[in-house]
Amino acid sequence: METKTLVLLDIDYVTEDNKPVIRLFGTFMAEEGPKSIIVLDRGFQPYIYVIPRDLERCQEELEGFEVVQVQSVPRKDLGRPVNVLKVFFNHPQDVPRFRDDIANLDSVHEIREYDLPFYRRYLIDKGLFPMGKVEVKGHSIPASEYQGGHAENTHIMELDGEPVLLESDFPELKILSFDIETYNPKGMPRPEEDPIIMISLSSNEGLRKVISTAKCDFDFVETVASEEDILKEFMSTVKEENPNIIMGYNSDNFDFNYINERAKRLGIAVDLGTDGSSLKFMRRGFTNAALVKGRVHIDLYLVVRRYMSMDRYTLERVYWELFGEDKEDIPGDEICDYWDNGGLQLDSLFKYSLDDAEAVTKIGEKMLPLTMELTRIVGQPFFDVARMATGQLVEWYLIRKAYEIGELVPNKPSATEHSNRRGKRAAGGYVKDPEKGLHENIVYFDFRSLYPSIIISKNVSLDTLVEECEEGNCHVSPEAGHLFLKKPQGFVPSVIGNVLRERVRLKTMMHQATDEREIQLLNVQQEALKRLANSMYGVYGFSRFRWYSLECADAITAWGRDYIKKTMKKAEKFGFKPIYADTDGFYAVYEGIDDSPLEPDNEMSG
DNA sequence: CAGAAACGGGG
DNA sequence: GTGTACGTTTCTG
Repeated sequence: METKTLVLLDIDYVTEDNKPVIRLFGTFMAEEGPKSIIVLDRGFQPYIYVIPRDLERCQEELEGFEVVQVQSVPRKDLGRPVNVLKVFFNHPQDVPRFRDDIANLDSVHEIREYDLPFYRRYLIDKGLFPMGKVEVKGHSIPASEYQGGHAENTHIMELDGEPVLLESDFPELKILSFDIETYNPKGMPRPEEDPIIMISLSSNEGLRKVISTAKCDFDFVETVASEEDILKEFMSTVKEENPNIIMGYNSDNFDFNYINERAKRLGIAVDLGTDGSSLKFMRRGFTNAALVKGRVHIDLYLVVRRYMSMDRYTLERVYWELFGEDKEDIPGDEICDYWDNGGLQLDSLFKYSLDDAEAVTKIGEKMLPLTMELTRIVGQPFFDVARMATGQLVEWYLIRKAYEIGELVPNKPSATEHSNRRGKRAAGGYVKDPEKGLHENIVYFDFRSLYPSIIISKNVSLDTLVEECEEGNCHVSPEAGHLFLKKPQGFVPSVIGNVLRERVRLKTMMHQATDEREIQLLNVQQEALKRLANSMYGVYGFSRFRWYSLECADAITAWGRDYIKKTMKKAEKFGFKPIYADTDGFYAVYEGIDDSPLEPDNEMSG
């Protein structure tokens, strides 16, 4: 028996003997330095919830299915206590096999939580948070006995008992960025014809390296004999450096895909992970995400696009936006000329390639803390969080919170339900057409943070929405007059309330802190909570969401319109003439009033 | 004008 | 893989 404390980087499951095996990927401090670890847990079973019409008959009818176990458990459905059946299966893939037939049984009213990916269910049920510290007890397995010995530098252990989440600071992780260049004289690179001519690497621990078949005097250039050797040297460098995070720019769809295609042609495996497996691709809609097992592959392009608002997202533009410096750029269609011409041009191509990899490291160091913090709050893998829309973040946060209080998660809308929802949209925010002209002394009133406040103060939630209500017991929304019970506090209002309170707590700590690093850390944490709170009002309005409610969405925007109009009136009394308003804020010009002591501010927030 | 198709980033 | 993006711009009939 041994105990290890690891930073949980990622999680997946594999199948052994028809049984699922959860794998926790992490890094821990060994005597010789940081080391990768894989922890196996064979003790977790997939399950769904069945809401019966007739509990006893339902239990009987379920015996006709390959279910392992059925438990009757108390849960809540929109706050109302219900007894439901927790139905266990042998394998996660049994769930899609049997769920429709189970849902169609006469004795079954509804099934729930039948589409939560197995590894996500595990994280929620075990109370584990990726990018957090986890203590595990178990026994180690010789690396030579795992995956045919291909995971030789990784510590493998099998879990005995439960993993325990420990309080922890932000983990310090090793980050490696890479970038490839190709020889493509005829338009965009095609992997069936155009070879990889260099791969650049950069790390947050100072690695600077370009692997190429061309010779060069720069000390950062390593010359190898063939394209195959470029790929092999790339793989061995990654394994040697053993980064926890591997980053690229548009690497989900370009770099990794290209490396994979070229390697296939050359007949070699792309082995970059910690478990001896080759590069995998996950379908995410119409596009792919590249997976390196045991490390977290982050495509920085996706992260940047989520958190920065720009009209274009080229690496050069993003770099300029963040650091205010130009980055040398070689146009894509000229790279082959620089390569062919050699000499000084080849030198600058090497520099440009390394520059790109280093820019990715620099941008990543700036952008990743926020995503990492969101990971630690939402509790889903860093890999997933870095690719999630904010709406999904909120949804997975709510799913975890629902589990914590024993509330059943609403189902995802079916295709027909979804198109129905899309048909009728809640009225949007208030819009006042802008007044023509060039205005000075402009004041902006920001209302975005008001939406979460409306949800809390008016208790806007699916579980508090009622058809009728005694005088004084309900909040009544403007216009449509939707009714929300004042008590008890609804699920979503309580979650948002906690987020906002936690943010206030962090901000207070931030203002009291003196250590510069601690202040920065607290700032990232409170920013992450602000982001989460501000995207939470959307849960009711987005047609794909489990917590969608036209009534709630309509009530929030109605109260919002009410507030913005009242505030504009009030602002006018103080000499601010509104010139333009849209949904979550309005612009006003300070015109002044006689004998007013007020001076215009450049910004005021709601 | 509405609905379909393309586009983004990458070389 | 307990799965199938997304929001916006441009094209086409």
